[in-house]
Amino acid sequence: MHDIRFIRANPEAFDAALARRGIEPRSRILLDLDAARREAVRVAESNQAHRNELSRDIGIALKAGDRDKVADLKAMVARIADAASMNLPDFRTKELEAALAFDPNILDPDVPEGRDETANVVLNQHGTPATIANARQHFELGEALGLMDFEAATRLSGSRFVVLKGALARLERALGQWMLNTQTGANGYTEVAPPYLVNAATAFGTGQLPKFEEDLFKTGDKYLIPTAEVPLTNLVAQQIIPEPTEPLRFTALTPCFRSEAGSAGRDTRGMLRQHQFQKVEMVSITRPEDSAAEHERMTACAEAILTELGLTWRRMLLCAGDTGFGAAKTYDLEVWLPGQQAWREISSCSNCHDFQARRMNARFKRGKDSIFVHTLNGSGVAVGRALIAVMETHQQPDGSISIPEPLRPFMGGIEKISST
RNA sequence: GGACAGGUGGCGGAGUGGUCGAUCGCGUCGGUCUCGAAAACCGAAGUAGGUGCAAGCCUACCGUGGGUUCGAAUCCCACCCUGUCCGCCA
Repeated sequence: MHDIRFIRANPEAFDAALARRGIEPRSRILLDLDAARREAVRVAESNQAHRNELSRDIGIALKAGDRDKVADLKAMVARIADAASMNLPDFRTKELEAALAFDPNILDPDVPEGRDETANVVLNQHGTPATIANARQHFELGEALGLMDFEAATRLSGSRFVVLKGALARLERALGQWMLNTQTGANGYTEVAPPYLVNAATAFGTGQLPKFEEDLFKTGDKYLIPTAEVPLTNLVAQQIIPEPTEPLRFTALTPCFRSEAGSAGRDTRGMLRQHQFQKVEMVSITRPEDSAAEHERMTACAEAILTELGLTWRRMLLCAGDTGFGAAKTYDLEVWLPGQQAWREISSCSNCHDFQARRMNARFKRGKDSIFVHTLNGSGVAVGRALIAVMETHQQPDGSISIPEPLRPFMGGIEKISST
């Protein structure tokens, strides 16, 4: 959410910022709405002031028993204004806020120009893409092992779900546990067990609403979280917190629910794109001057996970056209999938600056000023996709999967998953 | 789900139609006093919006949204939340 005062003062800069994302100029429309709103406020408030004054006089005249004067004053009040003009400011304000709610964040100067993912920039790479003879994809491996059942999931729920069994089910749990332990341990994040259903205000705060409602599952008046970013970031919503000289760091292992509207036909095989998956999420709340450094730190926390799992990965800086609605700057981590012979996103770490903080009114006090916090979020990392990457990367010629060292304590000590 | 009770400024707690943005206490900040501190005393202090170069002025805000009224923290309606009891339940 943008500060209308910023747009008022810098309309060209605002439009230029939108243009980087390929969006038509908006300042004219917004400023017209703003002007209409302020005019309505001016009129209504002066009417209000006048009425308040007359009402006070009525009270005084009433005490004095001057019935004629009371009648005169009441007649004057009746002439001031109709209800419509008194309600106009509210209407105009909502109009402006509704318009503002659809405008994406302003990009950080570091973000490269570009329309789509082809313009993303590789910043660094760990390992080299392996070519495995007769490499199989994760679903081929999983089904051959008899531990991954898409047909059962379809019967139970429909497309884009999976049933994991035995050692693969445990491997998923092991990944989640180990990642969460890593983030809460050396990386200093506070573990949170948040609700998986949130209200509309919460979904608005992080930017899922109003623009992306169709991407969410809804039950009753609540939304299923598409990521733990939503409840974790909103922990500071509507709050004035003490100045966070050290960033607040939250992490959670949660299921994530995504309707995948608009993804029909994409990644339909396997468990790459599901309606439900597990993810360890990291969220940081910082002062404005600390967010850039925190962004690097957070991304490094995610990278370390991939490295320790023995995966090949690279860090991408997303270009203007590929950076998400609420983000000012985003690093994607892509992991190499030997079975699929492709790089696939496994983590996304974003600095949202004060964009979400404005939407959810999250501030800290410094002297007499209340300052909007900066919010950051990153996957640390997506468990479902990590499972895929581990399977494809550590597959053996016989179709078994060797388990990365750090996960073995969580797997009852076994070193590989095989059908025998 | 049902029945009561209640939601007021950082906290506690008054206020049931007329200068109430709101008595008072605690806490906070500034000052006086003191070698220094405590105590005591004096004073300051909410948020948002509009307007103005500024000092300032104006408007709104007593859970949320409507309504009644010239005027609502106070009356009416709906909803949300909290507490207690009952029912149900992992």
